[in-house]
Amino acid sequence: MEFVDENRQSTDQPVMDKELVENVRQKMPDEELLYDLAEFFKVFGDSTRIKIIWALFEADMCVCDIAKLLNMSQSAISHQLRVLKNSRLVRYKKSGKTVYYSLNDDHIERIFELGMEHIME
Amino acid sequence: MEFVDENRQSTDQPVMDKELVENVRQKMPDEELLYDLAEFFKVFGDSTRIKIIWALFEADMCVCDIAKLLNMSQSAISHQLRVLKNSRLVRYKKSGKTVYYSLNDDHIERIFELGMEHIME
DNA sequence: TGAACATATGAACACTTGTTCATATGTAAA
DNA sequence: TTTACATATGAACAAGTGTTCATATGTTCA
Repeated sequence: MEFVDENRQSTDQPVMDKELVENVRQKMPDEELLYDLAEFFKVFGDSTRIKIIWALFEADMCVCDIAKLLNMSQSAISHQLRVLKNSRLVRYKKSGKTVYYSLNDDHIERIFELGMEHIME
Repeated sequence: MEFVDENRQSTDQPVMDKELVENVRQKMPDEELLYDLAEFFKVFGDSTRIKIIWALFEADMCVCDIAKLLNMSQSAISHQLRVLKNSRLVRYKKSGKTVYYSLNDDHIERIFELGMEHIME
């Protein structure tokens, strides 16, 4: 039909509603912002990190106790704590040889609640 | 990934505060639930899927228009829409040859807002 | 000082993931 | 039917990820 042909782009990609595409394009946030958002959620996309965060909901904990709690190696926990630290989700406080980690973000708990709601329904 | 040594002796791990570990352990949700939560957030951990979802905030769209909007192949978009569909985050409606996708979850927008707040601060 | 301990870190490896490519499926018009 | 089109899907591949292992760093105490 002519209608469809008129809405064809010069590229090889077909388009149903060119005007809609342009409207939505203008409302999209910057590429970089959306990338950062994905990077942020990526941190929650691993069950070990989820477990660490949940543990820290309950109490500040040192590395070895988290490792004991989750029955994982100290090294694995330390690596993951670094990821959480780099995302500014946890902070740490040194006390002698021990390093205590705690949550450093007010949004996590609500985000987890919403995620749980989705899973449950 | 996730090749955990099941035979690891839990007693060979040092512990700072055994009582705390046990207390936290009892408050932890089921392993499966935490795994599902990680799987849920994993869906948000890719910028293509983030972009698709953000586009669907603005309007229901067909596959080819999303592909055009994001300047990606139809196949790549279709693959990612399947991931979103499997997570019950989007639904679709067929109209002739065209398939229109729309958001199917009330939590996403709030989750994105909270994520944005974290990034901005 | 040196031993013991708690944590951090780099490399290696197996597993995972997102895209492309080719093709299949399904729909509507000619 | 045949053709064109919109979408879905499987295989393959490169890039990414989480854990282990070995070791380094840093702290406390004898």
